[in-house]
Amino acid sequence: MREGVEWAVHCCIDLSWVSPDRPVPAARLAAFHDLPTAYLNKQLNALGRAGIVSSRSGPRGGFRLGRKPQEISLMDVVTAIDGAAQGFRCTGIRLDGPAGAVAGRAGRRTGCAVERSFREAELDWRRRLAARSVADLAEAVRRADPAAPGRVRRWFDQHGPA
Amino acid sequence: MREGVEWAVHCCIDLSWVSPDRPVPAARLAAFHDLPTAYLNKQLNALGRAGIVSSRSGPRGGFRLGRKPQEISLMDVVTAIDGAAQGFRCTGIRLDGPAGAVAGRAGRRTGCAVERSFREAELDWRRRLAARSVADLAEAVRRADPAAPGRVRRWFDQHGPA
DNA sequence: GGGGTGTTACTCGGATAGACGATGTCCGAGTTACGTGGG
DNA sequence: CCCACGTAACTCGGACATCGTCTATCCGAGTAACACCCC
Repeated sequence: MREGVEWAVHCCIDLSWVSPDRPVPAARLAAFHDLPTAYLNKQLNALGRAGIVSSRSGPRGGFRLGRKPQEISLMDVVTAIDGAAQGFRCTGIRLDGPAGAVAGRAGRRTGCAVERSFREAELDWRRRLAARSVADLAEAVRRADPAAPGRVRRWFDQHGPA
Repeated sequence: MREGVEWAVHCCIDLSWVSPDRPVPAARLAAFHDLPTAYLNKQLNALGRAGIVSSRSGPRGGFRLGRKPQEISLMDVVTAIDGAAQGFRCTGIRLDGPAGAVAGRAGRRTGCAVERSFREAELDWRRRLAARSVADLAEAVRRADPAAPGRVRRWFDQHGPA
């Protein structure tokens, strides 16, 4: 799992708290979390390609959420950053070498049992991530500290472009 | 997910079908699946450290299962090969830079909501893998092709050490 | 005063280096079986 | 014939290169706002 996923999720939560008619530049988000600006920009790019955020160039430009926070799942973010590839890659060694010859015709026809089990597990993981939205996480943070959203929003307003 | 996991699981299934009083050298297992011998040996080493297989040096040496197939879960194998580290690493950016100052004392005390969600998802994944044993997979293969176990066993008997 | 235009500063976006971990390979330590010699 | 010993081959186990991917950085294309000038 790439580290950028954590960054992206936190940025989405932040963006859900600032006024939507005020795009936030990558540099501001990076400064807020003390991250390398250019690299965070790259991650936000990926979010943009997935439609999770929308970007705008030039002065007064930056990023804002591309759709409502409750419509952005953690799975969406992971897919945008890490790609859609599965964690478990079946390279088919089951049928390589003599093993292929030893496996019967019936065995060759059916899928790989190992791959199936790992797919199931990964599906569980995906389902759970798909069930959690950015809005859910933002709500959890707000519950722990009701004033947090306001403070975050104020920080971005004060430290925005001059 | 490292590729060696796939190799390790298939080797465990193979080993569950050969006679336990006949250790199988890494070279034989590698030849069966057309894999690089030395590298597979490395993976089997890791399985050995985890107690999943037991190894023996010298002539007539090799690997055999360290315990019954129904007592080896896929999670055990993954942990042995990939390590116990989590896929999602929380680096704590939530509290780095100005974000730490903006977060209230209450926010600092509670754990990271993002990390919690990813942990939950990963726990689902782990649970599913822990519920599948090598015996389950071997049984699935046998059901698709009842003669497969016998053929595999015969191959290793015939192509064993002279 | 209003409108058009050139300039300027700002931001994203993708192309370009560097670092870390996984992949793949090699050789030495240890162990077992076998052959040999002696009792 | 039985036993002890030396020898030799075989296998694991960990140390050593190589490769790919993630991490990090930089610079150019595009854009919107601003200032200025002309009407």
